[in-house]
Amino acid sequence: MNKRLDSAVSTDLALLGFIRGGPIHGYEIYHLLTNTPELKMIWQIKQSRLYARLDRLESDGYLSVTLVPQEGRPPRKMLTLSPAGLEAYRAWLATPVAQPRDMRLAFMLKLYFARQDGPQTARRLLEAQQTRCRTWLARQAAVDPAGASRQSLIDLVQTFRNGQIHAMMDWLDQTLDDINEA
Amino acid sequence: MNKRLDSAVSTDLALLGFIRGGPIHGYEIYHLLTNTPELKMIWQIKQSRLYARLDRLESDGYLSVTLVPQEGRPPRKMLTLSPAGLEAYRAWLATPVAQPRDMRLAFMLKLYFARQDGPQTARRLLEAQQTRCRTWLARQAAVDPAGASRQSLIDLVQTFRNGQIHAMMDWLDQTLDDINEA
DNA sequence: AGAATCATGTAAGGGGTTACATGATTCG
DNA sequence: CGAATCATGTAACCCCTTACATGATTCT
Repeated sequence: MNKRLDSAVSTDLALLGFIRGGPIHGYEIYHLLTNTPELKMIWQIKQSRLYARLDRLESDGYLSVTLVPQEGRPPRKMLTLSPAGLEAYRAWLATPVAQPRDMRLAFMLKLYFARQDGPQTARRLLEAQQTRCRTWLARQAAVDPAGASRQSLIDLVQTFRNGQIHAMMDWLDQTLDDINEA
Repeated sequence: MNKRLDSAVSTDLALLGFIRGGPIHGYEIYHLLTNTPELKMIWQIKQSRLYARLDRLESDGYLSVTLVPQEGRPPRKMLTLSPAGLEAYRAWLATPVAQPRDMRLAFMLKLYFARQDGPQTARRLLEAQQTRCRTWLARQAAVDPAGASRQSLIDLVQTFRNGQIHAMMDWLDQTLDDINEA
């Protein structure tokens, strides 16, 4: 009867990506998020929320904390991935987003880390998302077997959604091509 | 220091559209939302949230309430638009959505009511949204003056967003054409 | 006889934002 | 000398979801 949402469904697990490379503290993650242009354009997270999410990831067992005292400052809480955290991060990175609306934020975060990992990881993510896009289209088609009676709002909405998904697929294709050519 | 969000920024004002045609009670609105296929596919609102939103619209002065007793049932709270409510509804319907992400839900709700009002209203809404789409593209271009250095994630994200907006504009064009032909 | 409908909600809890706190240090 | 940086958060508030309440009536 635990109503807490699984961390896996939100963008929380993206934070594990910052910790993956070794111990780091919350403020440094915040600094990265607000000073790296590509991250800033994708995700604007509030400082208070960042710390809350990191607390959650710790209580979920995804990371461990070591306090490092400092002179005249609060001690740094150095964060390290636990084995479960590393596994959760890898699974998150390999999993395409489930809904079209998650492409704007969650998928771009995945791509940010996948590109850091190398072209092979990025390629796998993009291909997995292509497959997911095809299931979205299939689901749409199942709702709209007749088609082209453009009088009803149902058809308009479906045509809109189809167009959005097709634009996503075109972009995925092109991004994959760019990776393969480089 | 009131932190309450203005009703105008969310989908709340769409509810005024159901009340616009004369007195109606909350349950009947809920019934419409869950039994009209095009509405159901656009907006799934929880019953408890619907009642809370209607309370809010009342306290904001957008509608007035008359209790109508019944035998063996809770009395119906018949809702009627106040002059301010009618004005807010008209302004909401005439205003395009401000963000691309609002096209999926908020814009489709506007279109639902605009179409009920007649082709002229629908046409005006679609054209206003076209204009707004052009400002989105202009904003994108301002961030990306050079372009086509497809190495950076910034460029990838911008290309993605551009593609989404262009797909929206194609759909707006086609939907307008369909209205003008009919 | 049991389930769904009618018509209103309430209670508990999750999660987010905004604003502020702290106290030394470094930048302009 | 004032402002920003460093590094942690807390408090208050808002919104949304999930689950449940009520009590008669109508459908299967």
